[in-house]
Amino acid sequence: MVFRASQRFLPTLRDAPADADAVSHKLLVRAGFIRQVGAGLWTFTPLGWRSHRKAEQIVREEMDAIGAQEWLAPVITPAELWRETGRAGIAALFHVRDRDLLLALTHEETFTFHARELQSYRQLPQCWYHFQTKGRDEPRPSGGLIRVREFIMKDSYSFDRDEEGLDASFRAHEQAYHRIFERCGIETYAVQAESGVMGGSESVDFLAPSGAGQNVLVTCENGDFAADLEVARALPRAPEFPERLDQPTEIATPGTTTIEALAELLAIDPAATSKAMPYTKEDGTVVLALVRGDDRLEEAKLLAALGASARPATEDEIRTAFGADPGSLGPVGFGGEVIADDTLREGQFVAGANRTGWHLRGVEAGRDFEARFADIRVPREGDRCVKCGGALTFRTAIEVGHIFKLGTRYSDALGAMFLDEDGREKPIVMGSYGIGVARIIAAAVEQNHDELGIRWPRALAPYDVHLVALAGAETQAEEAADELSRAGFDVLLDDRDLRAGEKFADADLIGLPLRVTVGKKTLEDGMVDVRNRTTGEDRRVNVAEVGTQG
RNA sequence: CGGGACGUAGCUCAGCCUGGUAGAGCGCUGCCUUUGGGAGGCAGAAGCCGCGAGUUCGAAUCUCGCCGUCCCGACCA
Repeated sequence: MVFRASQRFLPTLRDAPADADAVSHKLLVRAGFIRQVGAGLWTFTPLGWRSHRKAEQIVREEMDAIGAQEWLAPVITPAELWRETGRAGIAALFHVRDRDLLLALTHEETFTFHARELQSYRQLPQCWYHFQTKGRDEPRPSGGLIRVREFIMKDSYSFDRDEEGLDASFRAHEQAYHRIFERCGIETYAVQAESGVMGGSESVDFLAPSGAGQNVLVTCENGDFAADLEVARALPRAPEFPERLDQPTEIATPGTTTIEALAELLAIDPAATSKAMPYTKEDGTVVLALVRGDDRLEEAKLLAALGASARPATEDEIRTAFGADPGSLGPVGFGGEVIADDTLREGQFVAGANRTGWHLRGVEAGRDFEARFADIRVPREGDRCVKCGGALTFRTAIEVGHIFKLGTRYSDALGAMFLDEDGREKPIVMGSYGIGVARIIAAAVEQNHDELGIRWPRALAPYDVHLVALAGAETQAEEAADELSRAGFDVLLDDRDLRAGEKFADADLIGLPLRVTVGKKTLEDGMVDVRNRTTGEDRRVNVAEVGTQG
């Protein structure tokens, strides 16, 4: 079809909104794809909605291809369902004020509710999905479309007889997701996701590296490792240890409470020190997390290692448990459990003496204290790959998809049972799989733009061709637009009464893959000028050949 | 929820310190000129200065409260 710019709403802006930070935020607003209504609340303009629908359709096709069936479930949900699964207390839930209803932030409850109609193993497996608005009261929306309070998600739910079936459903989704993101033209990495305190079940995140985002993606230069920073393992450099001591030796370090100050005072490598971080578990017991002095503790890893919820201990709790102030704490003589990072297995480190103003030199795990070892540090720049020793790269990334093995958590809670072949009633084994459609749009822009504007991947561009009609060539431009339309292209015909420069600038900003210019220069030979937005390549061709460009 | 910043025309901002009743650029409307990279001229329209109290003869400006938005942190099913 041909779409006339003169009759469309194309609100391009010269300036980016002052509060925009992320590139995708700036460009999507400037190019007229989205407008903000409130914090984390966005309207898609006709232009933006076309791109959104393109992404949606790709997701739909790939879901259908693995046998998933499209539904539509309501946004408003009885709160009762959420009480049954124990999720009614989630802080991000929006509640309806005068009714016992809430806005779904995902649809496990609803689809499990429907799965109660599945009664026999003969009806399994099933895979259901829908595109539906999710409401999440994010504490801090940010980055345009990256972190919002309302968004359309494709969420699907698989229902299987057993773990093997779930695994097959999970792998099918994993493959479908790779195809989806590839078709959308965005680079993504499937990484092991944080399993959290709930633990156990497998969970994979799809991260799209970009200039903005909530996640940090760690990848190896040799391509054999990719992980979310929160769960990534990495090898730090080896410390330069001082001379070995036969036993820990106390040394006065008055007023020295930071690792930097300690390392300077003792003239040693900060990596040859240890840092003690006391945590209090829910039952009130204090445990000691121990990492190397130059490292940071990854709380999520610590909690996973503890298998329990915990919080940093208060100063009072610390004094009671250690008899010393924070800054002089260490594992030697501590009566509780010590969880030490793997980097502390070998070597002698300086540690707090549990006596305010004193440290111990030559502290050695196993000899001077007992500890449970685990990976509880945050990897950082300069670390090496655990698989091959290659250099690691750290990039911020957008989480565009997330797939979970749920098991029977929801089917148990809501009573979604089936009768198996052996005549026994069993809970349905479930998985859930989400894609944030608008995040695909944001990631595509983050990964495909230049200083002039967006460079849409072909599959997500709102139109195929931006046809710039210059003064004096209006008729020829119309003819060219019609011909391209007959050839199957969606053509944005810029027939506005503007100067050439403004039209070109808008074309660059909106970023359709091909720009066709018809003007006086092209009148004589009946050809048109074609520029590929991605490569910048210019060509003069017959209209019929436009489709072969780029 | 803690820390910080900002709310003045459609957009980007100045004015606020030192109170005297509102400005610029871009955009918008009309006319002229121009016409392959946001050109120029002339004439215009457009603001509950976030909201509410207070101080004052007088508040965009000072004080207090509230609301909104953004950034850092906490949180992230």
